[in-house]
Amino acid sequence: MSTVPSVTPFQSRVYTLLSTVPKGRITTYAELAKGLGIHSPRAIGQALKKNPYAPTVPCHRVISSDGTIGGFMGKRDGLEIKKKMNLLVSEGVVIDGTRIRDFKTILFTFSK
DNA sequence: GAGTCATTCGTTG
DNA sequence: CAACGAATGACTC
Repeated sequence: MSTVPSVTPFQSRVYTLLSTVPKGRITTYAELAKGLGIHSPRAIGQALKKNPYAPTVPCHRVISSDGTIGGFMGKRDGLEIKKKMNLLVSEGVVIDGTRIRDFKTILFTFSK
């Protein structure tokens, strides 16, 4: 926190929008991208991947449009996503295996 | 249900 | 200025 990570304008934007997601609720990359006005959900992932404010930025509240936690493309962090889903459950989100249960019900959109 | 393909965006040197 | 990489999305069989 005291440090000054290289936070780009876009990152700040994603973190700010993601910050608008209330606890116990989740959002998808597509929704975040849409809320930012872009057509590339990957851009969100890149910004979240850097996540200089990991605990401050609930990147774990961002899931795939399929309702899956998502995680990374590789397979070297299976434990990481597991930790995220555990945190989501702790927030009141119900997860069924590697998938969110009724994620559509708790899905938070940035619809204006 | 599963696998594959395509596009775009941002970052950094 | 250019190139690379990326936590996806969507489509089709």
